[in-house]
Amino acid sequence: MAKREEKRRALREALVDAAWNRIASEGLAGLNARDLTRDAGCALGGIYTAFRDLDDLVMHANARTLALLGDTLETAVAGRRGGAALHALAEAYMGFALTRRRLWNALFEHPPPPDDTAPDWFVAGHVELLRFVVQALRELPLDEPEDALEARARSYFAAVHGIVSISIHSKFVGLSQDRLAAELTSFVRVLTAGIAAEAAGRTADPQASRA
Amino acid sequence: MAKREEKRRALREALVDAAWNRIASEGLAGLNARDLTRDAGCALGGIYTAFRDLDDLVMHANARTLALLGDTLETAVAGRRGGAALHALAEAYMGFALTRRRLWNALFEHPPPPDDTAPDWFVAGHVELLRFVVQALRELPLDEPEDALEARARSYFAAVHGIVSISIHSKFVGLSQDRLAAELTSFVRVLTAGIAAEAAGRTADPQASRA
DNA sequence: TTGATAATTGAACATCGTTCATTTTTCGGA
DNA sequence: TCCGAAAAATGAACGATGTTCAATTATCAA
Repeated sequence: MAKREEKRRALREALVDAAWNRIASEGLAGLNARDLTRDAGCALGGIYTAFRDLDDLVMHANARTLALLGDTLETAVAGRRGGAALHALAEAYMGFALTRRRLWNALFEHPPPPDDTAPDWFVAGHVELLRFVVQALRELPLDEPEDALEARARSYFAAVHGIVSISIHSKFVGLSQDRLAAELTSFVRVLTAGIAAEAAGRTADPQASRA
Repeated sequence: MAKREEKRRALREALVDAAWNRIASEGLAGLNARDLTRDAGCALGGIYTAFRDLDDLVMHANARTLALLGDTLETAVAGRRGGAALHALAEAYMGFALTRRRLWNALFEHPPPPDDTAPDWFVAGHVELLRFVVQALRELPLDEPEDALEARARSYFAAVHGIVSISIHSKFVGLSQDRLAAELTSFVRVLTAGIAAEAAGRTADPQASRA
């Protein structure tokens, strides 16, 4: 019986659970080491035997949120293709941000590590999300190589994120939920129309630059 | 001679100067009350006679950044109209984010006040920026009332911000500067093409819904 | 069972933003 | 010009924070 590893994993899980729940209920700001360890049922120093530091622990909690977001997007996009898939993804992303607001916020509020690079396993979670967008773009008339398609997917994902993000943070000028949904619909519609128009332009005038 | 007000204004200005400079050189994370007051040449408690608290002071420093960003965008957009203006705005926004990265970051890293509402004078600064986008959109074939145009402007601004933001924070998957610029160009081009295509659709089929 | 090794603990530490009693400065009226 | 009041400036002290570390406890291989 490998009691060592088992306890270690149990402690890590308890801490991530506690952190995730506290972020969900109080937000990232209402998270401190003492309440956390009390929730998890370990000593204050326990954090540092299980994780590098508190930021590392928060990253793992965020990874759980990222996975949940992935499931949400996967469900939303199921059976849809192309533009319909993009619409479904945008709406689902908005829905997730609104219903799981504090968890979603923590994904971006949390300060990046000093060297500004995230662990590979965290980046991978984000790439996973982009795959849905890449697949949808593949079903549109986009004459681009694979890597350019991934860059496009990143951009469109980031664009939708930006729209949702600035709207939800009324820190700047926010929109109501209905208006936000309408804006997202309009946005995706314009985007797909633009893609179709450029594709039509290419077939009509094959010599035109594709810069 | 109103020495009181004069000293008060001087102190406030010295503190905002110090905060702004520290944010510019060290980032928002490298900002603490003690270094700040030493830079500004006042006592630790001085912050709280001049401002409500440190967050309030940071907001004022951010307002200065916002004004600088406004000037940058205004210069970039000067003499350009419609799609060209949008391209210029996106490029200028990217340039600002890259060259004034820490100041620009502070605009969004800084946690919003608990009630999630920013002071009016701060919101006004953001609305100011949107005016450039609204004006550019007015010069495109967008059959929308004024308030819808403003919502569109917010969305497109937010979209560009999202693209730039996620790209710069390599926390997720970042792009090189050249690729980012190319992505922005492509994005604005698709957007304007989409707007034009929808306008063409309207004139060809005036009964179509505009939902 | 035992010695070595790893994990756990929580008091102590350094640092942070903020407060407040004290001191200094400012100002209108005598 | 002087004086009492009121405002502002000061910096030691406070409470809360994340992190460390010497002491304690638990685990494992022989």
